[in-house]
Amino acid sequence: MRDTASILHLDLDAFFASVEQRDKPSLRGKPVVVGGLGGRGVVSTASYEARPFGVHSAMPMHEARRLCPNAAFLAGRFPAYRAASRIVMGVLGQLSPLVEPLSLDEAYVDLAAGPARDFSVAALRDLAEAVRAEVKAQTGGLTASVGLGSSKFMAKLASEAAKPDGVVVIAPGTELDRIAGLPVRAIPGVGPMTAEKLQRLGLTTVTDLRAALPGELRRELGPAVATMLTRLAVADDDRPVSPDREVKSISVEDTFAVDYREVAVLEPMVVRDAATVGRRLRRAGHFARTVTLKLKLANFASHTRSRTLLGAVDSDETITAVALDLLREQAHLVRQGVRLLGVGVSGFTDAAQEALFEVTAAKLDESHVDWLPTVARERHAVYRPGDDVAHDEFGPGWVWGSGLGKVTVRFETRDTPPGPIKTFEIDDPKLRLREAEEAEVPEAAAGGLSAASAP
DNA sequence: TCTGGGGTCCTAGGACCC
DNA sequence: TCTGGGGTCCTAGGACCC
Repeated sequence: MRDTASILHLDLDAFFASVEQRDKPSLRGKPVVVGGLGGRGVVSTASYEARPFGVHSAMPMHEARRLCPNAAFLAGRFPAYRAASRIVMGVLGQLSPLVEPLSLDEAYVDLAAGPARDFSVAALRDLAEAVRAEVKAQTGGLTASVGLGSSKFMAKLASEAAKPDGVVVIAPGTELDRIAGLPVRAIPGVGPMTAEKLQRLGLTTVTDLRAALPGELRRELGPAVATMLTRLAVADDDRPVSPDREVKSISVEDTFAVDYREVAVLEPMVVRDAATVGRRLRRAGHFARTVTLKLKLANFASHTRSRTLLGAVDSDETITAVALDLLREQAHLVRQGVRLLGVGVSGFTDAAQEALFEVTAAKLDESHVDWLPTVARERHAVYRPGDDVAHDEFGPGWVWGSGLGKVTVRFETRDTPPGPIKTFEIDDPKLRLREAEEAEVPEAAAGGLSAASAP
């Protein structure tokens, strides 16, 4: 904790849904739900119009459809979200070199590491408003909530209080009063399980925590959580804003529409996922020593099996061979029914030591490779609701829905009024998917914010 | 037609080493 | 002849976050 509110937390409001509304004029002011559209999907983001119906993140999609049947249900366009995120992070980078992104839509900034400026509450509020205006201008209308405080905890609490589309500064000196009556759940790191344990100890508010017996907390929650809670309960938080945190693991996982009970059916999935992980690993410029296979069973129990190699690797062949080995060792689990399969790597180094890879690992059986085209075809090919498309005659638009060999498109973009809907054969040669990047906003103009925020 | 996907961090036990 | 003790690495599971 410091004596100025110089840590900033920015959170884009209903981010994925807001990008969709920006790019799809007919959805502005209407309930929009972005998430997995398969039978087992969950909600990623619900627009503010959908929330009064009870729709919220992490809710099963079928429940969201029941609660709000008239919402637009979209699969999501990550390239567009990444492009918008880059612009926002660029705006924050003009404030200070210390920017720590937490996800595509959230970041901390340590203003004290930036240029000298006025850290009075009033000046910080003005600065936050300038940041929000700049984000809105550069992203084509996305709104952000900004919180400022004397620590990460306070800044985050402030931005939550600022939602949506606002600014809150927690003045230095008011921290203890600010959090006293809050439920323990308001403390970062206290989730459902920890809250439940605390409840059993009779601790429901931050004030209760301050009076808790240290020994009891430690015994029930472990030393790390107990220490963190004890400190955060009195707003004692010196966690630094750290940019460039290194990635420690890379993984891919898939939940299937139905449960699979045979190793042979899962093998091609492992081959595909291992290749995806390998590609991402090489793009990151890393080599990994540990390969992990994850299975989630029909009963929802999840199991991981990992193997650490003598050397660090980055080839699809090696990752695949190890992951297949791990899968085959778990045939007894697979027979119980697998709903999710994942492949991951960790234990990164920057230098290869492929020569040290154990020769005893299973060789990649050529027969699996034959499966690959089939699996891959399943994945693309379809027009998913929300996807960007272009038609040779009607121009750019987005997929409104598809099925029964037809695809329905609404022809509009972020710069047009709401547009007309037309239906085509799914194999209409004049219709094609449009890379989201094509449609995205131009490079951020430099300097706008520094002008707005000059001391 | 229950319950995603991508991560981080912590814990606990066993192997191994000095 | 009761079996210290600390440190690191690996594995598996779980809580939590967005």
